[in-house]
Amino acid sequence: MTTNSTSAPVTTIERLGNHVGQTVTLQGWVYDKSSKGKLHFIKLRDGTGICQCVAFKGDVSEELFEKLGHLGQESSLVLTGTIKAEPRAPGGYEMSVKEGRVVQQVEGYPITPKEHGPDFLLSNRHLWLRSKKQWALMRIRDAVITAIRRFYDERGFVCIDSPIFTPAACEGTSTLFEVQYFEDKAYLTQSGQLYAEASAMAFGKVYTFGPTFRAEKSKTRRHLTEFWMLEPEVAFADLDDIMQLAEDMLCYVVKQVLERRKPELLALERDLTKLECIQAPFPRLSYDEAAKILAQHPESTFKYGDDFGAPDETILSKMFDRPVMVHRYPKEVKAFYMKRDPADPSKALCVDVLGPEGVGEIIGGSQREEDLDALQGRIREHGLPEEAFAWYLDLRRYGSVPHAGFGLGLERTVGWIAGTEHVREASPYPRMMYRIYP
RNA sequence: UCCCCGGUAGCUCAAUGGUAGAGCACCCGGCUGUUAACCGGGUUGUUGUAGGUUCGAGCCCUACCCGGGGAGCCA
Repeated sequence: MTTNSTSAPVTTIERLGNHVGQTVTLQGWVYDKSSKGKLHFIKLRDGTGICQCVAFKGDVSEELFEKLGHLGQESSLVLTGTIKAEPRAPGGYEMSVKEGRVVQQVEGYPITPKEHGPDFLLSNRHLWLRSKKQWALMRIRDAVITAIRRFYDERGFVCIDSPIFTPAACEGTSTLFEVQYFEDKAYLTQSGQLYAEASAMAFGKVYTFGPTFRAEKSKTRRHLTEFWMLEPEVAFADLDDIMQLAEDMLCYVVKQVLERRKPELLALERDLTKLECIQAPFPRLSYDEAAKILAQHPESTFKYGDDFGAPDETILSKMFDRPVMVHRYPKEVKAFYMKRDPADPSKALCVDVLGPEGVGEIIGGSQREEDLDALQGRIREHGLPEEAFAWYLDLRRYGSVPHAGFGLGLERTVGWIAGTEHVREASPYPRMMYRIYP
């Protein structure tokens, strides 16, 4: 067993640029290895990046050289050596190994550098996360989350999270997951919005950001049964205000990701020009304007008055190089809490933001009905249990004000920015209709 | 819930109704600059499950199981 006799400082691969010419220690896992006679090339992965470590026979002990030659993928090890700039090495830096210690030698790691199918990879999600592209994706997801929180913090919003256990349906439409709550039934939340409205009346500008659940049997690349949703809610705001907010936020988030995660985007072979053009102003279409476009489109089966289907959204989003905001849908296809447009009471004051490149809806929002009588009537029309909404109606009894907000689907947004085909890859441990392992 | 596609070695896939195959992975040997290395040798099977048709089924038929894509619904 080789031990570190030197006291070389431990560092990480992302900081190697500060250590050129120095002897340092890296701790990580074998990402890939190839040997050529009297030298081993070990691509070491430490969570912050990948560094090629070269061990020449003669530079290290016989025992270590032999051990390094038998390392399987994902063997864990600690290596000490000198760092040099090396154009032949991926990443630009390379370690000349002097000493090392194998923490665990591994055989038979399931995910090889070759091709694998989605079923196999999803069953091995706990290991798949170590792969380069999944690693890049999760780092982009992290940057999106951080950017969102920064954005709202800078604008004076307060994060007030909504509960995950709820006593009843929020909107009365989606199928919910039912859980046993002591002696009673409860449901996993499908949206934190109603609570965000209450929070907004207490704090002015708020957002809630957490997991939401839909028990719908959706099997498409846009659907998860568990996904994270960001929901800002603003007192004294109208539809135009939150459309502006959504536009500002998306521009900010994309800019931050471009600044902080460019290597990760490139690792995913993302076309950066598609992100660089995400600039205000975004195109805005009324439902009526969008309906006219679809009526003239040969591939659309859209009928006026219907909600847009997924193919219709794709047609609309492909017309623009940035997100398109479609507003003022017919009230019949939208939720009970949305305020009517005073200029046309058949329409709701709402907006859907459709991501570009055919990714579909990433944001849905609205101005909320603040009038007590109107809202009560709406709850009855929809056949919702009034008792369950008593607290929600209180918000219209005690200092009701115009207010508005929206919900953003995190995984769809990450998938769009990262350019992935499926939302499931934008979630670290995706939950889908037929998949709850690992 | 509905429509379409698929299930063969650890992985990715091939195999007119007629002996179950390849590449990769893995193991052994060789090589001082590999980037999915290369060269030589070797190991790898309840063809998703259960029936049926047939002299003979991985292939045809029925049912079921598992997964993928899409519709609806939504973010």
